[in-house]
Parts: sequence; C-alpha cells; structure tokens
Amino acid sequence: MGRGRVQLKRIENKINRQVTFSKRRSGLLKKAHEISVLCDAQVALMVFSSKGKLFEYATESCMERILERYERYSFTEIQCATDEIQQNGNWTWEHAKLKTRMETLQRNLRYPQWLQISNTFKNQLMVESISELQKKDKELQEQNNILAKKLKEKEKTNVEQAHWQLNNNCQDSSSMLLPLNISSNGREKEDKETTNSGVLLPWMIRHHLE
Amino acid sequence: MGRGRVQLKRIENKINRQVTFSKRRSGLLKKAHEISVLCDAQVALMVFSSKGKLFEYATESCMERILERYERYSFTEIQCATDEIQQNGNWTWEHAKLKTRMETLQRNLRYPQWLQISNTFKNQLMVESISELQKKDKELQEQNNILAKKLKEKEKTNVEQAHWQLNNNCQDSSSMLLPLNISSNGREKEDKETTNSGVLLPWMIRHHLE
DNA sequence: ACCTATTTATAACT
DNA sequence: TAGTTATAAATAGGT
Repeated sequence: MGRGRVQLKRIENKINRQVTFSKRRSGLLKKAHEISVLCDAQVALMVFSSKGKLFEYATESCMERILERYERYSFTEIQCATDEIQQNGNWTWEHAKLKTRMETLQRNLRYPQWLQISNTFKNQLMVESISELQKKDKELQEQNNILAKKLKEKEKTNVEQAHWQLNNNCQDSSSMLLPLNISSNGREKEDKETTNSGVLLPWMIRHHLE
Repeated sequence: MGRGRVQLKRIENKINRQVTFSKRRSGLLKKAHEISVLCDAQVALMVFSSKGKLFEYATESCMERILERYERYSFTEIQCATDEIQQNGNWTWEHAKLKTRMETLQRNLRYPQWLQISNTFKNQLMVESISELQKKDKELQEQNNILAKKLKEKEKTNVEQAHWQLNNNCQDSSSMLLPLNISSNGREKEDKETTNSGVLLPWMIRHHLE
C-alpha cells in the first residue's frame, strides 16, 4: 500500500521502521475497532514497540474481560463437574469432560499455522504422543459405554423391584412416583463456525507481499 | 474499501456480518503479523466472533505477559478443585490428577508461543506432561475395569436383596429408591468432527512465508 | 469461493 | 511528527 511493494521482512532503516510502525499501528487499531463494531465481535489487541512501549485496544474498554473470556475459552468448567462426580460418581460425565479437553488441545495444536517451525522433530514427538493419547481415550470411551450399560441394567433392576413392591400392597406409593426419569443431557451446541483446518490460512496466500 | 462506503456501525444483515467478519478477520490477522515482522514489534491479538469463537495471533514473547496474568487467575480455581477432590481418595483422586495435568498441558498449548523453538524448556515440559498423561490414562483404564466389575457385583447384590425382600414382605419401601439416583446419561453420539488420525497436523506441513 | 469496482491504507517524500 | 500523493492492498457487493 504505497509507492512500492512491501517485502515482508524487518525494515532495516531505523527511521523508516519507526515511521511505518506508527502508521501501521494506527491502522491496525482502527481495523480492530472496525471489526468489533461492524461484526459485533470482541477484540483485544496489544502491540509492543521494539522499545517495549505498549499500545492496546480492547472492546468494552476492558482488557481484563477479554482475557478472562480467553482463559475460559478452552477451560471448561471444572467445579460443576467435580460436584457432580462426588455426588453420584458419574463416570461417564467425567469422561466427557476429559474428551472435551482432548479436542480442545488438538484444536490448539492445529491452530498457530502461520508460525512455521524449522525444528520439526520435537513437535513430531508431541503430536505422536497426543495421537497415542487419543487412542487410549477411545479405549476408555468404549469401557465407559460398557459401564454405562451396566448402570442402566442396575437401574432397571431397581425399577422392577419398585414395581414389584407397588404390586404387593405397599400403600405408600407416593415416594415411588417417577424417579425413573433418566436425565438425558442434551449436549448439542457445537457452533459450526469454520476454524480453518486447512494448511494455508487465507491471508497467507501470496497476493502481493512476498 | 469496496464498492460502497462503510458506516461504522453494526451490520444488521446476519449473512453480511458473517462474511465481513471472516474477511476482515483475515485482514486483521495478516496486518498484525506484518507489523510484527516489519517493525520488530510484539503483538497479541484476540478476536471473538459474536458466537464466541476465538481467533488469535500472537508473536512469541508477547503472550508471556498474558500468560502470567492467566496463571494468576487460574491458579485459585485449580487449587480449589484439587482440594475438593483430595478428600475422596482412590480413583477419583487419580482422575483429578489427570485432569490437572490436562489443564496444565492445555494452558501451555493454548498459546502459539509454544511453537517457538528457542524455548526448548517449555517444549520439554510439554513432552513430559504428555507422557505423564499417557500413564494416567492407562491407570484410568484399569480403574475403569475395576469399576465395572464392582458394578456387576453390586447388581448381583441388588438382585439378591430383591429376592430377600420378596420373601420377607417388606413394609418399608424407602430403601428401594436409593439406587435410582444414579443417572446414566449415555452419550453415544460421538462428534466425529475432530478425528485427525494422522500423525501430522496441518501446520506441520512445510509452507514458508517469505 | 471467486471477481472487481472502489475505498482505504500507506510508502516515499516533503 | 505532520501533511501530500501515487500506488498497493483490502474489501463490499455481486456472482
């Protein structure tokens, strides 16, 4: 944008770099603001100059809130789950949590595509580890299903007992009413927003910069 | 920039808003990256769509600061959960540890900075975390099996108890209700969205920005 | 997703 | 750091 093409590399001339920083910084802040207004998005932007000076923009004029949200994003609520486990030892639910984390983890691994790493080896290691973890996870899931079935059977048995009692002159039937309602937790959400799982991010495609 | 002037206000048409968000988001990320490279600046950018989906960009060392804040924030939460679970012992405790591990891992992975090869130490930590995760997962599996067995036994007991009650014409029905509290929320529906069975993740495939 | 008329950003210069 | 201007880049609206 300007009177010459831009090479995507550090501007060596100090003055130019400084000027460009100043200009582009305002442009960036402006665009951050625009997208937040136009598209109803939450944005937090921090820019540190090479000297360490901070320039920031955040919607709602509150960086903290954005950060909190950011933190919670892949950090599913632990405490609720904990309570539930303690009460009824609901293993299946707990495993669902585990699984969710797994997926988040994977998503995060995939995300930072624009930072290409030269040292592939270590990352390779990690990816392999995670793959393995996933296998284990799958196994666990299967085990879990079995467990769930057992539980259901158990419930059934109890139900039958209850019925038996009902049919055998127990006068006080009020307490038996409908405890049979098995809670079907409707986990559905899943927003379909596309997370760019492709190799290239759109803006990486070499239009003009190179 | 385009075939019409832009009013700086929320785009009411949902489709347009979505499209604009997508386009401008790419532009914003690109510019964030450019200024960081051209001007040797540190940038952290987070954009949440109106649906709450996160898109982020960050130069390596910049997220450090955010990370610190995050650590402060999340520490308490983890600690509480841990304490709460510690009372229960056995498999619940094991699983709690696994969970904590997972959280740590996630925290590290969440930030693109983990990619920086210079920071060998963090990568090392991550690898260790993963292996530990694997161990825990295995243990979990075993615990799972044990649990299943115990469940079976209990089932048997229940049946016997029923017989016993049958033979003794019980008056008190309250004891029967107890086991019904266990809810089996069978989640058979598996979201296959993130399978990624391959060892290589997309971002590992070589593509250089230059 | 792709196209392109237009607007917007900005590099070089003052 | 602040304008000016030529030009590159982004993108709104359409396909």
